[in-house]
Amino acid sequence: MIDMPAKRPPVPLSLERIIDAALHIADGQGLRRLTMRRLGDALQVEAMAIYHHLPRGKDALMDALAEHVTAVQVGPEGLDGWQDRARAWARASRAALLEHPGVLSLALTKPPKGSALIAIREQAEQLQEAGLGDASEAVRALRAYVFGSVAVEVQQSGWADPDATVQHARTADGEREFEHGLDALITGLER
Amino acid sequence: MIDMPAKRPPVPLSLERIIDAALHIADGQGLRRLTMRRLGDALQVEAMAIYHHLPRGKDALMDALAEHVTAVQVGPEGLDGWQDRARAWARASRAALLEHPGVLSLALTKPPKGSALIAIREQAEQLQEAGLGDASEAVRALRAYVFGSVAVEVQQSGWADPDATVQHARTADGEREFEHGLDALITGLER
DNA sequence: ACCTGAACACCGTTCAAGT
DNA sequence: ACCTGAACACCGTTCAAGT
Repeated sequence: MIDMPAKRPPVPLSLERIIDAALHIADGQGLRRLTMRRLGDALQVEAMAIYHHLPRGKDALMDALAEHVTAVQVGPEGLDGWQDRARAWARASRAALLEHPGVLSLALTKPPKGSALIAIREQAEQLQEAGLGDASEAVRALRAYVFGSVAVEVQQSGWADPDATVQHARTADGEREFEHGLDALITGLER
Repeated sequence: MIDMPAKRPPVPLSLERIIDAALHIADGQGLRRLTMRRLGDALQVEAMAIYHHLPRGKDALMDALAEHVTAVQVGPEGLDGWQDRARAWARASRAALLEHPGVLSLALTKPPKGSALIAIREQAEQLQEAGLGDASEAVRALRAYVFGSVAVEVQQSGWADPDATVQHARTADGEREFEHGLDALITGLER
């Protein structure tokens, strides 16, 4: 008998590993190519094993992905005034969405649940404590602003565009314009 | 032999009928249940017949749906000043998206093509002719605003909410807040 | 030109079975 | 508790064939 290198006991499956692999597939190949079977392959496991960790199957997976890029928290440490807190939260939200464009359609569309819903409520409380009048209105406006900005920014990167340097210039513009619009929104919120 | 009512020659398939039926399914049952076979059933035709009108298959169908809710034109008649035109265009865009929430994820996510892309360019030209400085910047900001507003508005209607009257109040709020934010955005655009 | 029928590869999910 | 294998109903798409 030939001495084979000992087959390592595979890393056990976990919700976190499943979500990471799913995000990798969605970002790299698109959401339509994210299938339970492909996801199983990526995790070196039969597709059916996933159901043990996500009993509601693919629907639960989609929910979890939306939650993952959408449940954003920013600690109130070192942030004085609701303006700074709002700004920090908006930036963190934008970054989280841009990091995983493959699931953006889920993030923009699925009603917030679980930790995402909790994060929204917490953010409203923080802004209220920091002295903002209608905090839940403000959170809605901020979420809308982040969603809209990221949507057109990601759309634009999918535009037909042969010139790669123009492409890069646009990305830098994205941040500049985001900050500019954010300033305007926040000044508008003080009334 | 029994006299049967004469079988009417079926209405011939057309791109328009296909898109209408597809929107109906997506809005009523969700995008995930929009399949070629179900679409064929709704049109009283075998699924394969659809490929004659949409040679690129389901991808082409998705593109067409996004285009349909996204290619918005407003004639410049009776609209003086770029502010009024921008306002009219934003309202029309919001209405088109709210009418078909089932394909919102496509509309927010697919890069504009065909008539949708043309409508964007035309809108930029109109605003420029009406005296706006950086018109393409403005169109981007307006699109982002409409996308974000509609996204949170539609998300909210999917929220867990036992009280139906609260639900209805929210919808009315949606329009009020949209107009309010739109005013702020447009004043911000004049610089 | 327009549609059908059969076929193929792939998909989500269930269930009994293995360890 | 965690994973596999076989099975089922359904899916997108092709292709040859019908009219």
